[in-house]
Amino acid sequence: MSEIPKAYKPGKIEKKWYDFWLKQGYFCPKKDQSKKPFVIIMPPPNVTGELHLGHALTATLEDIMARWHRMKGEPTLWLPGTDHAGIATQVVVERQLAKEGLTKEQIGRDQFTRVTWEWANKSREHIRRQHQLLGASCDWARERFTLDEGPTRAVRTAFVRLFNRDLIYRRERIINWCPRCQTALSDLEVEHKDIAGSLYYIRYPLAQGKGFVTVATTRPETFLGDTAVAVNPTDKRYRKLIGKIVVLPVINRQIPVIADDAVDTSFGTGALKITPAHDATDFEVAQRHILPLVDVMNPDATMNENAGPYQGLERFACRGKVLTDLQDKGLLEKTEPYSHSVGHCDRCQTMIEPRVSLQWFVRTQSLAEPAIEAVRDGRIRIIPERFTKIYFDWMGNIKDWCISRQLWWGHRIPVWYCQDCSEVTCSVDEPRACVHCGSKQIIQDPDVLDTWFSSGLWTHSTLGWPEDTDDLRYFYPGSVMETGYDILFFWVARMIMMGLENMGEIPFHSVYLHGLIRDESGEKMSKVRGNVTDPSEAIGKYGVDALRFALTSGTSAGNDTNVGKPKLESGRNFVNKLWNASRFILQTLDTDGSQSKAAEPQPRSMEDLWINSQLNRLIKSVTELMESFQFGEAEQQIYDFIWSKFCDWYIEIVKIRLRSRSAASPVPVLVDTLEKSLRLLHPFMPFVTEELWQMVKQRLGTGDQMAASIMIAPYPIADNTAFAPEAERVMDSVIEIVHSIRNVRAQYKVGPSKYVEAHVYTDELLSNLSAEASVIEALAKARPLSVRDRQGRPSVKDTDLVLVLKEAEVVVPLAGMVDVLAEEQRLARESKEIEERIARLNVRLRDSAFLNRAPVEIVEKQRQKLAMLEDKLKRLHQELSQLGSASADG
RNA sequence: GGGCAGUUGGCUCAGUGGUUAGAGCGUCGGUUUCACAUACCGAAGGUCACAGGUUCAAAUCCUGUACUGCCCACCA
Repeated sequence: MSEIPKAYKPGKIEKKWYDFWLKQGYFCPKKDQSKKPFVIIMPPPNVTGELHLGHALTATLEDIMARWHRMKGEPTLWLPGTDHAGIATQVVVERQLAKEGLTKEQIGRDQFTRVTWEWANKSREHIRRQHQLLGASCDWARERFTLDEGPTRAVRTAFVRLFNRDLIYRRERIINWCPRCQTALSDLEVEHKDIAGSLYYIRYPLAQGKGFVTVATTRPETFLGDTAVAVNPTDKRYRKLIGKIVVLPVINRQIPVIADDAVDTSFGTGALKITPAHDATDFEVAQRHILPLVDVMNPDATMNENAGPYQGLERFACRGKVLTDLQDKGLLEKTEPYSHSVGHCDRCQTMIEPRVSLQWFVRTQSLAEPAIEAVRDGRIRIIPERFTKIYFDWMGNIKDWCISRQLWWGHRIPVWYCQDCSEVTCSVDEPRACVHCGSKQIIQDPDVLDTWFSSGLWTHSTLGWPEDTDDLRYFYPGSVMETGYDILFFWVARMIMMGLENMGEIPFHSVYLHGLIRDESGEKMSKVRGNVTDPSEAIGKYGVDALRFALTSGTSAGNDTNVGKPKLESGRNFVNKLWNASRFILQTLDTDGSQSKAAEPQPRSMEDLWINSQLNRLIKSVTELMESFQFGEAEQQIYDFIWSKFCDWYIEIVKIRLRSRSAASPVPVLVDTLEKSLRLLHPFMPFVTEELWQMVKQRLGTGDQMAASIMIAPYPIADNTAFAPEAERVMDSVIEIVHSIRNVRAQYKVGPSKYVEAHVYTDELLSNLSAEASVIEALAKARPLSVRDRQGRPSVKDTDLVLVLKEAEVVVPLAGMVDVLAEEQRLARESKEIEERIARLNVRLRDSAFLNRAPVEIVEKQRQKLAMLEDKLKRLHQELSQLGSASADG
């Protein structure tokens, strides 16, 4: 009907159906105690702003799983949410303030928090809208934010429980300090980059007598905090110096030379300066030798009062000054270029300053052990499997986790310090007094928790924990945790630890890790490169279904995906192809009223049996692929079926039947195949499939027999009885014949409107191919066309082109056009190839090892192939000899 | 320093032991044919990085080499 537009226009359709689904409440699961629910807790995006393609991939993969399971009849919960993202959000808001010329200190903590809440609320709304744009079928009624009351209570409860079990402690340690953010960071939040620096050789004069010890360092400015020089006890060069005193230049502090195994004799001079307050190794050495700590820097990485004359200088300015001064005194022995790895803040890229500081830590080892066990014994499966080893490696060497942050945005640490007795009160609810002495002079710790602390509880805090809620009982543990491999340690590992700790049970059964999204040429997307694709823009241009296709088709777990214009266009084209195939079928339905209401499709003809067989093979394969998390491959196979089988062949063949009134109507099979294809595809492309499903439903007028929406219709199940090997064999032959005739047409430049004469000769398939004569005639534009047995074949003329196929010969008379010599060569080439293959098969089939060890069906297959090839070769040889005699006659 | 992954047509990638290795894009030639030019028809193009090994059978498993990318690591 002309009212269906030629091209699919996504915009309005997408909005219409999303609103419809929402209104119908399909996203909200109905608890059914007799059924096992399918549960995905969405990785909460940071409330820092827009969603990018990585988020779109997350949402798409999770939506594919959710929709598929929902269609399978499982109560499906996909719980959405957002993360306050402590440091990330604070950095963004600080930048925002800076544009107005303000700093957070100027407006104060309360005002800053208010501004950040406003930002977060706006951002949350934006994120929700974007997810909805993507078609995400999540239960918005259960949406959570990490700073919501429930999750906050979970954070405090978890903290207090760990504290009471002595799994959280406060201690002075070397931590990663970001001088820009002015907070401690965990090891994971530090990005190591190779820096082309220098190795400076500095002389420390001996306190008594002449001479000096030369130390090598990349950070000369830290010499101000040195409290010893260490050498390896086995190092003969320095044996006499152990116990001696050296003098730090400029500030003239006297420090000892000590012996410690940590020193590598082969590095630098073999003498190591010990700066306990600014280096992790040095800190350990200092602890062993009870050396004093001298912190020479302020939190902003300027030099402090301990730096003497350098006080007030920025750390790198100080380095320059130190080097000049040492040079002047002749104490800078040499400088070598030296490349080494330096930590940077992963949020603001500022160089990290290792610094001694009093912080809160989680004692991780006892939490890690059960988490390792859960994966080892298979209770939790990681996909792809290779990440299991990475997980074990990290968990096996886990370090204590620094959880306190000197930020303003986040969960306040639930600890109060007593001004009177100096004891600590740790409590879920705000305490009125010190639990130790009853003093009311208590002050809450000013710090907040690492944002990943609350994320770690996400699998159960979102379901109501620490309360014992219905949701928690029914939906915990979750089914799949789907996220990027880049946050395996940050998040997945911690969820497993915290889930086991708080719930006594694993938080999810499977972990599906997806890869990174890159641009079309494999480059990482970044604002600096200017190759960022904005999801909303892509949606506006190509439609959601096309974007989802671009993100997921033909990809697999753990592998990075390139997304760019070509992939998006390919997705859009496919949607359009499906649209037009449906458009054709709907038009057919209108004109073919007589058969349209037949509910049960009854495959009658060969092509009906064929497409039905192929469809059910597809369903079987897709089911297996989905069950093993191979979504990209499943999608690809659906694509191939719809385009290359259903559209290219079945629909084209069926058009012939539609033209002749006498033939049985193809409409029931047409509709059935379309309808099942739509259901198969729905998890991947929800919008176009719903629109088309509804259109079909409306035209059929059988609304009561179909579900109200495709998203709650059952996912197709393969019918093994539909497999039709005989029909497949015949159709393979038909396709081969049509291909070969088209090939000849193109080769001999037969115009598109011209028909060529063609004769098919076959014995075994005679009756079946005769029945398909009209199909061959129409699709190959062959007329007159005949299908006969081989006996009836007239002797070949040199004007005939003979094509020897698998189970037939096709003769195309092309008077005056055939180059006999070239034909002879072509046939000779072809028979030579076949001879080679036969030879190879013969070798194999005479090999007793193969016959004895290979499975019988494989051997049988080879025999059949050999027989087929020998038959074909025989026919080829016949043609060749006939051609030879024909040309000799001619 | 340790580990992981990748190397398949011009490009981007599928292909998890079964024998003629696939797709999309691009290229070349043809077609505006009544679902679709976001399309159709036809074609060209690959000793599956290299070298060994296991196996009746290897793009696929193992070992080594090379290159590329990523992750981890207290390389003063």
